[in-house]
Amino acid sequence: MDERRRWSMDFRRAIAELLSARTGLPADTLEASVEVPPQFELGDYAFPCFPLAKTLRKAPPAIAAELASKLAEGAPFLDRVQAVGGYLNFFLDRGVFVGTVVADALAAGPRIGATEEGAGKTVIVEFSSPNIAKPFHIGHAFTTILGQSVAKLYTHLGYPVVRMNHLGDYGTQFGKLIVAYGRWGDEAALLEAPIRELLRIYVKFHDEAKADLALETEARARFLALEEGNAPEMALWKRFRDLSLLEFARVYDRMGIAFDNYNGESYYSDRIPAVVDLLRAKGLLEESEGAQVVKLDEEGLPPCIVLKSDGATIYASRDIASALYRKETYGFYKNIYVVGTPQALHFRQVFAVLKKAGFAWADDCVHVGFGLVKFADRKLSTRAGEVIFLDELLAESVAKTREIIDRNAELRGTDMSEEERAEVAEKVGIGAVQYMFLRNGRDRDIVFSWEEMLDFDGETGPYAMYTYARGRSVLRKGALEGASAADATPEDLARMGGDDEAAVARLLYGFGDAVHRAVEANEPFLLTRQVAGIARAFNKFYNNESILSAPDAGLRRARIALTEAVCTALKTGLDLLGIAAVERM
RNA sequence: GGGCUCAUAGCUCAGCGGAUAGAGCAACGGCCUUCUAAGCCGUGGGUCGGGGGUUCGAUUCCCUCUGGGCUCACCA
Repeated sequence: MDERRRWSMDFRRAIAELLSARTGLPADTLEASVEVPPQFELGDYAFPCFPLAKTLRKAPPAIAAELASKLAEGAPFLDRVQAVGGYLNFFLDRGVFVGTVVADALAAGPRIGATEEGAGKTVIVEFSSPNIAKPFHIGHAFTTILGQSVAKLYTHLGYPVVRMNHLGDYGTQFGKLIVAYGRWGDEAALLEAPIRELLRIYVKFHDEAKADLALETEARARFLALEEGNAPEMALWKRFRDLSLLEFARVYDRMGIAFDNYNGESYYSDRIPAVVDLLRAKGLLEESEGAQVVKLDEEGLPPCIVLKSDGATIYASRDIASALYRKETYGFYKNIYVVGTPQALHFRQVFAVLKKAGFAWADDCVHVGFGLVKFADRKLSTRAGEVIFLDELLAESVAKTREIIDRNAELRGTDMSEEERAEVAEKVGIGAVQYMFLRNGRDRDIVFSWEEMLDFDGETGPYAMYTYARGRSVLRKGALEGASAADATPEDLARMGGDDEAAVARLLYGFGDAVHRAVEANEPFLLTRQVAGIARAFNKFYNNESILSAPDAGLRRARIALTEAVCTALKTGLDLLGIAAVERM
């Protein structure tokens, strides 16, 4: 617990220790029940006395009143303690609180909320994992954006992170592509737009195969040849793979994503015989309906197929092989799979097989699922052509952003160059999309609508980015007059006693906690909400109070420091979500 | 049928067993000669799906019912 807010003072702990000294109860238990009241008017922290009623044989309000009088002159960081009903409400000294938080936030800088608790504990995050030769559509956006944020969050807490892109680069589909390319492939088109061309011939293959059954047979033969390492098939497969990766790289670059490892399914295929031997040696493998399976009745799960009845491998066997590989290679502390919830059962089976095979670390494997991206009335369907490519979505978002930038530039008479406008539009447009995927709990389905996706009002990516840019603008102006956040003395900072300043400080203070909760639940949206809260509180403060024209020099220095702290928190928060911030917009 | 998951404002969603259930969008009404109006302020809007139970206290935990979604052997 001490680790949690190491970047700043732990007021909750301090209150728990105060209570502990007066009641004789252990501070740890008390700390767990110290809560934050629903309204600020009720105080910064509260301690419900109801649970004490039984042991003390007194009414909760009486206990609260008694404790309040005892704690009245407790500590310098407290302004007052009030009994309200059965609650004991603690009001922190505004000056001490705001001053401490701002000073600590400035000292932490980009490492606000960061710790080293993960040092030496390698975390693997598998995410994105698109299929080679298939378009990168918005369904892949979810795992890509979510996974990136999860990886960054762990990194912030000191965990060494390995980002793995488990490419879908294996299977009979490649036999089909090889056949199709031989018959209808267009070299020039392939170079021009690889995935479009590969998709075209893939669709063509399926059309033709309806009339010509020999095509399927040939495809299987070609895939077999590929598996056996036949040179022509291998060369073609590698080419398709390389070209696809090149195209994916464009999207990854735009979103600032890089992987440590692109080992796809194909990489693990030759490790499967060893897996089969292992499972057989442990007596787990049995034949069922011609296939080799591991029964999981005791676990309450359906059997896991390891080898198909024709002896071929299947995704479960490849995932088992890859898990073993990861443990051997990285000795992971945690192995995270950012894959859609429809595959929840599959992962439960894979983990159960590993556990059954005697690998205790199976418990360190986690499936981080997420909902479907769909239209209001129907599912996304590649076959029906009812998909939205991520490229297309990003382009729309960037274009809309550019319009707003141009309009504002004219309105405000700013001097943004063509180059800067393009760069800002790119970052804001992409950030808007990324934010949409990290706004709510990941289990929820996302109903796609252009209208909502391109709405930049209210709690959105652009809102957070705008707030940052606004703060930076103030700081730039201050700097021109020679002012900087470092000028503020502790006495200056302690003078920020206003409601709006305190509200901002409270949200800043919760930053580290939000990062922790996000990591514990593998839920970046918990940080998204904190970032949004900080932005909202700062905008309110910004509208109500003047920063550069504060009533006096000391308060001005303090407010500049507060603004700097907010900017740092916003930039760091956005970065942990995988979103870039801009200095102007 | 089994498993998992969800049901909260017109819409999209938050709500760690606790105080008067909150945001954003949409609607309506205000605020730019002053630090970026992608902003701020205000108003209206709720049987927290239904019914039981546990508890001093349940939107939150348990059971049950209803209604969605996903999934249940050789695709991934």
